[in-house]
This record gives sequence, C-alpha cells and structure tokens, in this order.
Amino acid sequence: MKQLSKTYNPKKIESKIYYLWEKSGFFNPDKLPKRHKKPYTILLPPPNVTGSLHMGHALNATIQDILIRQKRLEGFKTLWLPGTDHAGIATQNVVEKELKKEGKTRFDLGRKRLIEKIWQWKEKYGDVILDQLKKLGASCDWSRTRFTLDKEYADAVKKAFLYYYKKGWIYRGKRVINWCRRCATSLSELELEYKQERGTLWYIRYPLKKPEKKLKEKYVVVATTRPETMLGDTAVAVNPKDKRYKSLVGQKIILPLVNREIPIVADNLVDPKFGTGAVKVTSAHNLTDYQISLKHKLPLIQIINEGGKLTKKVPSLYHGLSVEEARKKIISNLEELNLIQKSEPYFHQLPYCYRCDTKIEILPSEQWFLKMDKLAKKAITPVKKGKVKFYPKNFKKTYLDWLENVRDWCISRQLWWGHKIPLKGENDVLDTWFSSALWPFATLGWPQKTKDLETFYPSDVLSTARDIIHLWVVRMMFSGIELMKKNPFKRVYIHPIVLTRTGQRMSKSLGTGINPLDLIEKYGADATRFGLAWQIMGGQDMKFVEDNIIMGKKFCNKIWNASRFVLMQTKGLKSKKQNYDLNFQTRNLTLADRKILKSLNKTIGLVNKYLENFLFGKATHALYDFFWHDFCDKYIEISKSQILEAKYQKETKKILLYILSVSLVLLHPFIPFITEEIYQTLPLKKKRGCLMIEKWPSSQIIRDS
RNA sequence: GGGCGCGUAGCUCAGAGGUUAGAGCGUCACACUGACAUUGUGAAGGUCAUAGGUUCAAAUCCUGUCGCGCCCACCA
Repeated sequence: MKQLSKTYNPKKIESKIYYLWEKSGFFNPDKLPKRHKKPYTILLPPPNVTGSLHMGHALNATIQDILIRQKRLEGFKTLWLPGTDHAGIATQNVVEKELKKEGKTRFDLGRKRLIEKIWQWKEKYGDVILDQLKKLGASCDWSRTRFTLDKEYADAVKKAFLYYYKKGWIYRGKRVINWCRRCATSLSELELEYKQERGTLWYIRYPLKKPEKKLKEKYVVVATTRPETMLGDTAVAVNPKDKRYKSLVGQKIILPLVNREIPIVADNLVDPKFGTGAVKVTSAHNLTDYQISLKHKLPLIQIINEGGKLTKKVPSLYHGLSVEEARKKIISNLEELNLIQKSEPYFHQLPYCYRCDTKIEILPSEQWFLKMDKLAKKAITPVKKGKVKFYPKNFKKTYLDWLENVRDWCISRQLWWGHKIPLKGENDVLDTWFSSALWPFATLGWPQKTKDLETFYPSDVLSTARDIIHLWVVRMMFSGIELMKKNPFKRVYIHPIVLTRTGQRMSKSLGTGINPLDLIEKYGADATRFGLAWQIMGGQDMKFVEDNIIMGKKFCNKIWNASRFVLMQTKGLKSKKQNYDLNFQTRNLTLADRKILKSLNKTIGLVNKYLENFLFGKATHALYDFFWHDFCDKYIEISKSQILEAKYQKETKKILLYILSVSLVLLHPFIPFITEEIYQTLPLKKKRGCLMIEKWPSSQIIRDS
C-alpha cells in the first residue's frame, strides 16, 4: 500500500489526477459504465474567446462541476458540454487593436484578410480559458467542445435565421445608431469613449401654434446643448406628471426657422428637473428621443448625413453645412428672432470613437429586426407556469418584467467577425447573441437529428450570471421553444456576483480583480473550490475574501491526515462485502459508533437537500462540520481507545474505513482531486477504478434503533 | 430614473418570531503524548445600522430614516 505524505500537497497530485480522469474517459457520457442510463445535462455558458479565467468563471465552473459530479455519482449519464463564443465585437476589437500597433486599420486589410487574421488569433488564444478550467478540475466532455462560429454551428444559425425569415418575423427597419464619420462605420456601446466636456445649454423659445389666452407665455422654452438638431425636431416632450405643462400636452408648436408643425407629447422618459422640463425631440439624432418617437409614432427626419453634413431635409439656407457651422448660424438666426431666452455653461459626457477619437454622430440606419411579440409570449408562459424555475426565485421577476415590455430585437451588426446574414447582397453580421441563443441545441447537432440532441436536450440546469438574463437566458428560451418545441432547460440558477472585499465589482483595469489561477497555485484547486462554495449563501453578491480559501486549504489537510490515520489503522483490512454495504452487528456497536453513523446519515440527507436547492454554502458547511467536528474531533479520538479493546477493535476499524469512504464520496463533487487521490489508496475490496464513478450513498445506512 | 439586494464579533458571512445570537478567518493563553502545529483545549470580542410600530415575546414581522452595493436604462 502506498504511503501518504504528512501534509497535503495539491501540486503533487492535481495534474496527475486530472490525467487519470481524462484517461478514464468518464467525462464523456458515452464512455460511462452502462448503469449510467438517465441523462443529465449542463451546458457551459460559453466564455468569450478573448476571455481569461476570472473569479466569476471560477465560481460558475465550480458550481457546475459540483452539480455534474454529484449527478455522475448518482448514476446519471452526465454531459457537461463546454465551448466558446466568438463574441463579435470583443474579438474583432482585440485583433484591430493589434493592427493599430502596426499602424493599420481593418480597411487596410479588407474583410477577408481581417477575418483570416481573427481566426488565426482564435486558434492561438481562443482555448486558453478552457485549459484554465481544467486546472480547476472541471469535468467537461472536451470531446464535444463547440465554438459558436464553427461550420456546423454556422449551419444552425443560418437555418434559424431563415426559419424566422420565412415566417415573416424578420424585417428591415430604421434604428438610431452611433456613427463615426471618419471610420464610416457604426459603433457599439463598447466602442465609445466618453469625455467630460464643457458645452452650452441654450434655452430656446418654441412658439405655440394657438397660445391659450389664460397663459401669459406664447412659447414653450426648451433647453438643448445641440441647437442645430432642432431642424429635425419632430415633437416637444414633457413629463406626464409635470403640472406646469399639463394643459399643453396635445397642442402644436410651430418649429422656428423651419415653420413645421410639431406636437407636444407626454413621456415619462423626460426628466422634469432638467432645464425647463420641456425638451425638444430629435427622433433621428438622439437615442432617448428615438425611444420617445417610437412610443408616440413620430417620424424620423434625418438632417445629418454620414459625413456629418446637413442633408436636404433642412431649409436650403443650411444645406451642406457641417454640424459646427450649422450650430453657429442657427444660434445667430434665433438671436435675430429673439427666440433665445438665455444660455448657460453645461458640463456633460460626450461619446468619441475609441479608435480615431472623432466625435460620434447619432444617425438612423437600416437594420434587421426580429419581431418579438409572439416569441416573447412563448418565453413568458413556461416561467409564469413554473415549468422553468428560477433559483433564487426573485429572478423570475427580472426575467418576466423585461419580457413584458420587450421591443423587437435588432439582430444586425456592422461588423466583419460573425455570422453573415444569409441573404443576398447582405454585408452585415448577426448579433453575437443570435448565435448564443441556439447554444442549448446547436451544440448537440441541430438542425441535424442527432442522437445527442435526442438524448441530452433539454438540459437540466442552466447556471449563469444575472446580468445576461435578458441578453441570453430569454433568447435561449424562445429559440428553444420555437425551434425545438421544448423548453431548453428545466431550472435556471443565477449565481452570485463575485465582488471585491470592499464591495466593488472586480475589474482588471482597476487592478481590483483576483486571478483564480493564483489561488489555485497558492492553495490548490480543491481549496479554491471549497472556499468559493463555502461563500455561496443566499445573497445575490458575494464579497470575496481569501480567508475562506485558507479555510479550504486547512480542511483539505485535515481530510488528508484523518485519512492517514484511518489507513494506518486499517492496513490490510478488506471489507468482506462490497464497499458500503458493511454489515454492522448492531449489538456490538458502542454509543460512539451509533452516534457517528447517525450523524453521517443526517449529513447525507442535508447535502442532498442543499444541492437540490443550489445551496452550496450550506452543503459545504454541513460537510465541514460533520467531517471535522463529528468525525475527527470526536469519533477518531474515541476510536483510539476502542481499538485497544478486543471486542470493539474490528468493528471500530470497519466503521473508520466506512465513514471515511462515504465522506470521500460526499466531498468529491466539491474537492475532487484530494478525494480521488485518497480513494485510490483505500483498502476496499471492490473499487470502481475512479471515485468519480463510485456510488453516491443513500441516507438509509443505519436505522435509528 | 427603474429593478434587486445588503447593513449581526476586527474581517467575510450564517441565523428569519421563543432559553446564555453562531461559523470561518484573525486575536490572546496554554499544550508539539503516535493522524494532523495547515493541530488540540480554552478565552476575549456583539445595546444584531437607526427611529417608531405589531406581539406575552422582535436580530427575525411592518413603516419611516440613514448608509452601502449590484444590474438595467439614461445624461437632451
């Protein structure tokens, strides 16, 4: 028999054990023993190919591995399918930034060569994060690893798009976007840089068409930092609760300089405290105004073109002027008409292009949309009816509230890296989330009718972060229901967000992030996992403290040494019957024997209950208390004297071995490496080769008699 | 602005109507006897944010106040 060293050294065993698991093939459900029949599926939320492991990933991977390992032990045919997301904007940006270092832009390369370059980058760095998950002990079936841009996946995306298209749910429409006139491209929120700037807030008098006699004023005064956009105004808006303007809602304004009639509308997006409480609405050139215009069905009047010049939609006096020129001219014209009440300095944040530092224009542009009315209803029903459950349950509200007022989904992006829209003459690509939405079934072979799809869809649990409930969970739900005719998962677990000790979000750029790989290096993967799981209590956030990882490390060492003790005592002992069916002679049991067996029973029950409800912190606490306090502090100490008495000796040794064996199984989902290593040295007669596929204990081991 | 949540020991958190409010880490004292000093035994440390209310009984339920955080939207 192999000797265990005096202290636990994770570095010595982790890679060895991981290799043992991979070699066993048991990560792959098809290679599990035949008794594993009933499928149990978890799909790893695919990290971005640009990503490297952060605490959120480590936490979620720990959670999923706990669940999948426990189910594997329970005899399920478990699949945990990994993969990565092409993450359109993020990835293209990474490569474009590299180009920038060489003084080049994507336009220098052209579309084809840029995409080639991104693929090269992906091949080189794209799987880094998956390798990092292995360090944590993740028991994913790596043979099924998928990428949201690989060929089969692209077929699925195409199929899904065309399905919606033929239904008539995909349409072309206008949408207001961020535009860089120098790069000649639209920009996402991620690609903007905001700069604090001193501007001017002008208060402009807008004449009422029919001034009410009881009102002294013949005007409504609006405040704006961009007077030139008034040429494209389509309304004036006030807050519906604003008493000052109540009587004006529904009346008309004669837009100065243009002499166009526009309505006064009420909308709660208007902040009554800003300026005069009345704002001009420029539907085509302001994002908020665009939202207001959608609700009130106002027209879009594009007065600024892609080059930053005024279009022919404005009076000829202003044709072709740049935005800056137009502003000067309009101010002076308004002053001549005595329509400027006052002006004051105003500080605000303005968006710039992150690449070329040009001020962003907001313009309407043609985009593709997916109609949401029917799909949203389909996504609502199963959650409302409880067919798909959220844990913790309050996230059901987050999910449903958003869907109740969902707008049509803009699915096109002006990028090069992504799934091309599968229609003739289209250059745009699809929103990254359009492909992620198909993850629960495209990864299993859809649209082909594969055996995997039949076996592993729908998945059992989706574990993810709450900030992508809208972006991702909702979209998977309706995609699954529409295209597979079945909900894509049964339960959605929303894990806590890992914050710094002071309660801030961890951020690489601020240097407040903690690298889980450093923790693994310092304390071992098991300690890191146990410490993380220990902290998962009911709250929606968790402030990370290293103390808990230290606890995990100490606990591992305790397990290690308790095992050494048991192994010393039971050297050469082989249980006659199969592993856990030790046949205790009830009348020979001492009070202490009885107590520890009962306590084990109770612990098994608790762990089952807690895991079923995603209460990982509770489960780890129960295991910790049982193993350390009941088993080590009490039973092991008493066993030392029991072993000295001939009539108890044999039974005591059997119990020691038994409690340890069962504990290792119970602990395995949380701390897989150390438990596997110890298991390999246990003197049990029948072993299954890997603790990973041992039998999860039933809680009816001993009766209370 | 909308949503969600949190203020309990020095720190991170349990406890969710009923005797002396718990854990881990940290601190202090003592103990290296054969599993483990990454240990053992013991100790110190808390008007449970605050003000009212409900109740025989409130850390726990209700209301207000103060403080903190996260997510979403937005900054005209």
